[in-house]
Amino acid sequence: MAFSNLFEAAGKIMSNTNNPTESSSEGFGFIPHLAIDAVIFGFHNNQLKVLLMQYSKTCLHALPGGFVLLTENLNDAAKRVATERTGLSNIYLEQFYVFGDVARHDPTPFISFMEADGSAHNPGHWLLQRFISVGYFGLVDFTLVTPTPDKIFDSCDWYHLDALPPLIQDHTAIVHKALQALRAMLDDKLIGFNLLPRDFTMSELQSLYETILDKKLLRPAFQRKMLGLSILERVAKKFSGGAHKAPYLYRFVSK
Amino acid sequence: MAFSNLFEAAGKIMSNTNNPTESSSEGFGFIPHLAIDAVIFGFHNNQLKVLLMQYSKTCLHALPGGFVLLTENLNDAAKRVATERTGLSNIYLEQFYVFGDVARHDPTPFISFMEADGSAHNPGHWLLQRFISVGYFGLVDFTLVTPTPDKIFDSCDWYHLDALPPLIQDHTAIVHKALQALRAMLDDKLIGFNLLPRDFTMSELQSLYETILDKKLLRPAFQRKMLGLSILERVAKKFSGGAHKAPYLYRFVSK
DNA sequence: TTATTATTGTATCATTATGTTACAATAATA
DNA sequence: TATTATTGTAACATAATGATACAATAATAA
Repeated sequence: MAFSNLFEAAGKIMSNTNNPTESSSEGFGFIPHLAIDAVIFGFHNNQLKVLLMQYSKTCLHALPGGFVLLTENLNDAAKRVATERTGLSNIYLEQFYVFGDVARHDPTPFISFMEADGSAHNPGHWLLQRFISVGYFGLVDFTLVTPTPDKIFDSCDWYHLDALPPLIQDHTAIVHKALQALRAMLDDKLIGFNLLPRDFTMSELQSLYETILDKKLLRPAFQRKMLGLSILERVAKKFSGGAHKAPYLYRFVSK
Repeated sequence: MAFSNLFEAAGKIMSNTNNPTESSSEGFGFIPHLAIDAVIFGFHNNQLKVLLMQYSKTCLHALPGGFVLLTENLNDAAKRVATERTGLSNIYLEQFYVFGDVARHDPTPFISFMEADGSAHNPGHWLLQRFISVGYFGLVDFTLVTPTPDKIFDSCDWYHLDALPPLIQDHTAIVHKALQALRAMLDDKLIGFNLLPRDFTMSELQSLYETILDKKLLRPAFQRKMLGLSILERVAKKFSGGAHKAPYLYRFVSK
């Protein structure tokens, strides 16, 4: 159960190379110095949430992440990470930035893990080296996700974007940059629908947009705009809401 | 003058590690498997141009590129590459995509270089391994650039975007993705000015926009829009143009 | 059964932005 | 001094967006 053992085990599963050593990620089948960090967004109770991992012994929080196998497409590695943490395939994923400053290198969290785990930490361990990380954001239907822990982090859960715990390294900055990227694309690429269930009301959609853009929108203008794009199919009415007219349910259909 | 020697020399200059070997890029001080490709755009004669390298012995063309030193910021490495190829510092640079498919791996050009260079090519040479490449585009004032060759490629020159020679690996696709990214940002980020000299006429600016967006724009609307942004300072008149009213020169000023 | 309530869908008008045409101003040339 | 081509901008038309208003209608309560 020592940390290095976990990694060795993981390495043996994933690697086809011989001679794995603690100080070489290639020995574990990974491209060295290269990581993936995934900012998985969900929408629940009119709030944006992100999936975060935690290693309970140290209480440290981090983004879901992983490494790229020597013979794996970069985007496939991101897909793999996102799928493993959510239980979903076909996740909408987008590269948004590569974090490559030397200053982001901070091995102390991993040293803490290894010490908390009782294993003497090898200062040459590949996990402690500098990493350049490709940032992806993912948009998922909150209701379909099964948050699933890691080989490193033993818990995985949703956190409200406005109340994130302190995160390791530069992960807080990564989350904010992901949100910026999502905002910038929202109108151009019409990707917001990936955060909603298949059927949704217009006010749910508007509430999503307002939350992402962090500003109030005018209801009639929003509805007119959305319907004018002819990307929405009116499905049925949603009854039993409250003491008022029942809203229609809409479904996203590509033009 | 053999290829591997060039690299060994380069490696010795740039690396602080001991024990350099041909099969390890870390031996040369670089992060292995990670490259940078730079799409440097210029604007000349109402045409978009890109800087391309050539290794004359093989006639192969490629994008300017480079590798990331073990203790260098990723963005600094891109800056270094762009600066070395243009002679300019303070180049507007933007990450636009990471090219990480396994299928892009194609060592044949580098094998050709090594063979053309007369050195027996070592099949384990680090240059022949798979690379994940971070794509940057750069916007420069064509008139200020001094195209400068590489340690690998012995020529560097401008090529009209619509008449690119065949490029190695997936570099043609990288150029087109860069252009897409530039287009998408043009209105939001007002970065077009980086492609013009300090002072320019309105019709030069419009011509630039038309070339990048690949569509005609209406002159009065374009002028009204640009002036309305209040990012342009009217500097002077440009005389001796032709048999017509002299246009004003404008200069970009941040708001 | 009927009034009340809150929310929805959309019409309407106001305002702003953009598309389009037109024309006077003016450097260089003939 | 007339001609030419291009510039700067006015003027109008059209489209997009901002803002207000109101009828329609599910659920609840009287």
